[in-house]
Amino acid sequence: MDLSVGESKHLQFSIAAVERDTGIGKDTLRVWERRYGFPQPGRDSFGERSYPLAQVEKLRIIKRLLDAGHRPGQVVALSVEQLQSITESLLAGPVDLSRGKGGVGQLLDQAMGLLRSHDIDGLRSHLHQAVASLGVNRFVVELLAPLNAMVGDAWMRAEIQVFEEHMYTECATVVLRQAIHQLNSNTFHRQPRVLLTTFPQEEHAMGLLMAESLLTMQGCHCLPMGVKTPLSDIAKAVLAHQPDIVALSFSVTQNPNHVLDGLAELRRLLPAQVEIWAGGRAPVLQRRPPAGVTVIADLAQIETQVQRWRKRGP
Amino acid sequence: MDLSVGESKHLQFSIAAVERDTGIGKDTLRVWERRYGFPQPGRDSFGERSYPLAQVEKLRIIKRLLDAGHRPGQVVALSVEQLQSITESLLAGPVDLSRGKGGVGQLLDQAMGLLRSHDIDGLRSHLHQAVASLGVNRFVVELLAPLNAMVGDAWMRAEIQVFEEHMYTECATVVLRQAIHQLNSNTFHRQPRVLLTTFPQEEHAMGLLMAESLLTMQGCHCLPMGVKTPLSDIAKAVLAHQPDIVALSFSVTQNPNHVLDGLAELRRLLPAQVEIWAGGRAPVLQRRPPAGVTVIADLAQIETQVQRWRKRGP
DNA sequence: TTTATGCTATTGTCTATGACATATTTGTTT
DNA sequence: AAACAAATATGTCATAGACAATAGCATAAA
Repeated sequence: MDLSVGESKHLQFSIAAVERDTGIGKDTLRVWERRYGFPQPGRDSFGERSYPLAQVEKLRIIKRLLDAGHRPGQVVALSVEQLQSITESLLAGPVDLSRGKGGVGQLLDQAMGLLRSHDIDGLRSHLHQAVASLGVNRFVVELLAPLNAMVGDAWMRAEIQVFEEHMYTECATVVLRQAIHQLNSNTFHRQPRVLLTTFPQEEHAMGLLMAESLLTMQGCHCLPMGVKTPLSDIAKAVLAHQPDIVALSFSVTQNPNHVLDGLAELRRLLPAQVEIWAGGRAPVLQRRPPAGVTVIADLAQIETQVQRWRKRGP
Repeated sequence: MDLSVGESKHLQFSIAAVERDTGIGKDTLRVWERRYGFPQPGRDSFGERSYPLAQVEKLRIIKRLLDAGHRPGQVVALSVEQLQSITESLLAGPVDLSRGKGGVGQLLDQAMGLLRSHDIDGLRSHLHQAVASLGVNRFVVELLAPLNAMVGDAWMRAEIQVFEEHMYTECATVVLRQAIHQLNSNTFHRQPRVLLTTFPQEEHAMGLLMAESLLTMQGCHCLPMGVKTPLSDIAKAVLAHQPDIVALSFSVTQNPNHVLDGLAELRRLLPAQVEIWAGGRAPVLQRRPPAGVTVIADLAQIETQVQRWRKRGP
């Protein structure tokens, strides 16, 4: 019957489902309820918490604000209207940096339009064309990354369907992998060697692919390992393949403590001469950069960092 | 000073670190300790569990056996030696089914050899060459599918490391996606339209990609959606994209009841004229084929089924 | 022999409340 | 202002009990 773990037909969510959808841990959800009076889930026939969709959506808004630097005590107890007004004020701040840069803003809007109208084939050829006209570098930095952000935001606000997000991801993946493949024609004796992967909790492969494309552009030798690699296996892979750099990607939803703990532990596991690069949209990386780890705040920084590594010498 | 949550200097792990490294939840770790007497972590100065490295490694062995179908009560309390002897006994079982088919057996062995010697670049070009010489169809059916099975088995028996499996998957994905891309050059007005995805529990994307390549070969119009799509979103996607067929892939590890219930539920959600095709290595599909669902027992059957659909007419 | 049905044991996850280390803010004193 | 101390805020861990879902097994029916 009800197999989609946690979510019943009437849009009620179990605590585990809420943890998955919002990235907020079970313990935290319970303690917020105790301390701030929100969320206030109902109970199902077994006495277990049952979160209505509205509360899950509110939790998603709250999560966004927390990622932006707000503290739980300030925002968890607020009403949806108050939360939205705070969100608005955030949106007013950082200006849309996509417009005005050549015609890329237009390409972005076209892509979003194609996605919204479910024209996946159109979107794919649109993106293919964009790679051809912009080149891989500008395509990734100016078009794909902002587009990802837009789609991610739209998903957080439940403005787009899950299946639309899935199809977008698949589509962008196809185009990006194709671009990487074409760059890879003369792969001989390239430096530095970069091992790419994510931590076990991280499912998003897109950031990794974008990094791979830019690194390959810069003449690096990439060793992609896909997502969700246990730390000890990252260490074993480093032993086997002797990369100069281990590059990790983190999405917004990642638990800050897990990110920092994981990076600290990995730093301990790896030889000192192997650099660790951490990139992605996880806010904690900027706020509290961990020791012994190079934080890549921005995709464009990859170029700079590779040049730094080359100057430093192997 | 740097006692930060995670691993201390003497290779001791916090419960959160163990959860991250083994994939076993905190609650489960505590309840195993209570019920089976293992693991038996020490306590740090704050009274919190502190797992020595040896126990974490034993937990990894246990996790592998659980994935292979053993039950916690049978294995959690055993000694490392006993666990290893069970792992050995897994090794004795299944016979190599790869040999004897033309020269493909040799290609298989070469691929496994390259993987074992960590020559990922060599493996990639080996596979690329195989696509070129065998053609996509034979490459997938005779080489990639058996190779997947071999790697999966080797992983079950702990003959290869997790990171090797990750690198293999990434490598095979690259080659396969490239092959699909080249097939896709003239994608116009193709029939039938096939939507490809998996259920929410299913993470493996490889089966889906193999199916996509064969379907594309047959002249189908593929709408790939990646993995882990909730049932309701599959239904929404069908509404939006009007495919003739929904193709789903299931790996061995899937819970049989979830598979059957999910297929029944999906059948209810979709219009009758939309066919549901279920393929993959999940044994329950052969044993109890669900009503209203076309079971693809074998990759080679895809060709037959497409021909049947075409004859039946849209 | 094989296939359904019901019983029992197993197993993961949920509940509740309390404690406390760490991070952040606030207040006070140079 | 800047620096330090005190006070809050916050996430995570602990204990122990409950129970739904799953799997294994025995029994009955085809």
